[in-house]
Amino acid sequence: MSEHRSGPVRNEAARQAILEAAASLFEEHGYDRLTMEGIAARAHTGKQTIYRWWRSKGDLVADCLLEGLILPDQLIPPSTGDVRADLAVWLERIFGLLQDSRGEGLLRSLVAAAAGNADVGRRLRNSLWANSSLIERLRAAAETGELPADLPLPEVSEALLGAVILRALGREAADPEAVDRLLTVVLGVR
Amino acid sequence: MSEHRSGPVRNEAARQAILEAAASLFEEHGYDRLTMEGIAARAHTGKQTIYRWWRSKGDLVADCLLEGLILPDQLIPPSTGDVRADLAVWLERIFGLLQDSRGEGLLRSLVAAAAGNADVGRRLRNSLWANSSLIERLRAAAETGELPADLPLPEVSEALLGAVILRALGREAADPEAVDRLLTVVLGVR
Amino acid sequence: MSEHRSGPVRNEAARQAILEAAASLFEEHGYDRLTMEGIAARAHTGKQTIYRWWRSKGDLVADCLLEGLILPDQLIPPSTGDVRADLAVWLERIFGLLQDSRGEGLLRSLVAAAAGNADVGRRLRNSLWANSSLIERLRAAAETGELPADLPLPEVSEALLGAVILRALGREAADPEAVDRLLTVVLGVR
Amino acid sequence: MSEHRSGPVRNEAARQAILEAAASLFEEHGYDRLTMEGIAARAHTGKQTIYRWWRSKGDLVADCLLEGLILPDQLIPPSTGDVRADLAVWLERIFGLLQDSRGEGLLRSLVAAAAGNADVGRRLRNSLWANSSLIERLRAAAETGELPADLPLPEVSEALLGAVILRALGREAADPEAVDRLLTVVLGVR
DNA sequence: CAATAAGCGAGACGGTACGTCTCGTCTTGCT
DNA sequence: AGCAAGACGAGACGTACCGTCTCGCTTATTG
Repeated sequence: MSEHRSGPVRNEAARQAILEAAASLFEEHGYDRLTMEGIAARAHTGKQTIYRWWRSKGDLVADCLLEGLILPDQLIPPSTGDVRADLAVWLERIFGLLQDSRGEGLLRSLVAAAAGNADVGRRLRNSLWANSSLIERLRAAAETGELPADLPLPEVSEALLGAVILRALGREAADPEAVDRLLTVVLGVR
Repeated sequence: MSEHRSGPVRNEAARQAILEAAASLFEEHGYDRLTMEGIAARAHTGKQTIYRWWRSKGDLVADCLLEGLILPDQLIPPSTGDVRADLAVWLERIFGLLQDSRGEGLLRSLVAAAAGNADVGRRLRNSLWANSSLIERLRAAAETGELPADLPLPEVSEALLGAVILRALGREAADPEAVDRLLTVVLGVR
Repeated sequence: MSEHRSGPVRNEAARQAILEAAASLFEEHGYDRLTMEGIAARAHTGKQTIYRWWRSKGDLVADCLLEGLILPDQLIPPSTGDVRADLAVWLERIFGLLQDSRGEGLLRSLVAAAAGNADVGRRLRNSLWANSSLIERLRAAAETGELPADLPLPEVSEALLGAVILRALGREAADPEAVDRLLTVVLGVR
Repeated sequence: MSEHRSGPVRNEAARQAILEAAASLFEEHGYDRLTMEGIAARAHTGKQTIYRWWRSKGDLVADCLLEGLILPDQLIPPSTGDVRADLAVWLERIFGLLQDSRGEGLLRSLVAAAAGNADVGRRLRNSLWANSSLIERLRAAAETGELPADLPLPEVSEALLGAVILRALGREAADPEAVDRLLTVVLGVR
């Protein structure tokens, strides 16, 4: 005597099509101009099928993040043995992304999505800075003694990424000197 | 033969009413649920009068910022002579603001506004971290020798505020220990 | 070698539950707001079980009629020996039904159902005026000589019921004088 | 000091376009398949412009009736001097209309619209039988003595039209003999 | 007495239309 | 000319049902 619920199960193809449609439209137009009707149309799906499984645009985008459909994997810092240099490269790469309007829009769309939806915020937090490759790189450096062992890595990560986001929101161009100064402040090494 | 147009000139009362209506609705409902229609109604104004002088909702909110109608001045750090303690108080005050849903929404609404509109972003940058009371406080500390004279204050400011915003976006509660660790990382004092 | 398929046969309980659910919802909300989903839910039935046996909402309502689940039997004219008086009573009773909103909706729902579905129309015709108790009453009167033997009863019936329906559609209140004039016109007696 | 309301007045072109779109779609597809979206599209109008002025599809169709955009004027009885013959021709013409599916649908759509909307019902009543050309024809006959002067014309009209509608709802074909019998019953002449 | 095939409840699916909301523009008449 | 009021075309929102389809039972007949 099971807990059995009769009836059809969720259609995985539809789920995938919706997530992919949402992700591609997100990258094309950004969060604000992302519409449920557009997603449904591109996914060849009824709108109701979206609303059946996600309560809002934000929820849907949050799932896209979880599935890795939105964020480029170029955000992994290099690992040459010199943290300071690796992080400088990483930061400049990110700032580079923000130069062209695609990347600029992507980051700001993510921020807007996170600002508008708690779930997106939390998931973004997990995938971007709480359990990120950045933290991994920092931990590796701490273990080799390159960084002080008692450096609180989450706060370092937050300070770095926070500064990046702030510059992006403020539409401030990033020069190598600024990157250098930021690293000096946060890593405490000259 | 003057350059002067005929007809009435801009109605200052209308301008003020619109800015105040926008600011109050912004604080009540946040950026997303702020509508041009609602602003016009509360300001007893025609919508066209808004569109005549501001190109978008974002522009309007940016002006509200400039006029100091939106951000509470509670964000000025105290000045007791102990930077570390002052900043700790300041950070905890901000995190406190983010606890209740009003302040939570306010910050995230500002972030969303900045993400969606370049002008808002730049103006927010100027009033919040580039020329802010935070920088003032840091400069004072640098002058008294409390902080190293060569500490790059803009980067310190960015790292601190950036971390705050990141925690807000990630819906992360802030505890005193985290504040302490953050200050340790950024100010480089234990 | 029988023609009999294997497998279970039609579930009579389900059939009954569906008809009853349809009839009760019809009386509660009228034809327009009658939904297949609502019927299925009230009958604890899958929608497919309805569609398996009826092609449309109209078909289903038509069957409800046939089973006598919808029309009250209060529509039988009295039989006191005085046709004119009996029909007057009958007409006023019907007009009375139409006064309160339940009966008003019922008749108009029937009309709407008939207008939208040929089968409903034909079945309604049979149960309401072609082989109705009204015709019975008229025939009895014709046999006793109260009415002319050559009076074409179907046309009399149509004229009377048609007038009733017209008044209902036109939202015209019915007064006893109007009933009297109608009977004068149709029965040809003063 | 007037009751003046500033702002633009109703756009007559839009009003006309909407009524014409509704009327044409009504004749093409009938009441049930008439959609607000279709009307808005054909009228090059926003849906809101329809809902601003009419509360429902029914209201809109009622106005189409008032404007004479829906009903063909073929419903005027001829006037040869012989009422009985004129009405026979008129009835047969109507029954003829009901033969082809366009007219069939039109009448039943009108009935459905009237059944579903009180306003449509009342307006249809006024334009179809309360102040109709049928009544005119009957009155003329009463004045020339062709019909008894005390014949209650509204009831005659109701009985005739009611019978027509009943046959239409019951999907009953009409033969000349039936028409004749109906006239005998209602006009009381042989 | 299995195999098999239909009935059944539940409910997901692709759709259509709904009625509402807001946008940014346009129009009107007052000041 | 500036303004308030507000109508307008546009189009996304989230909801309600439609009629079909798929699932995993259950159940009667038949080989």
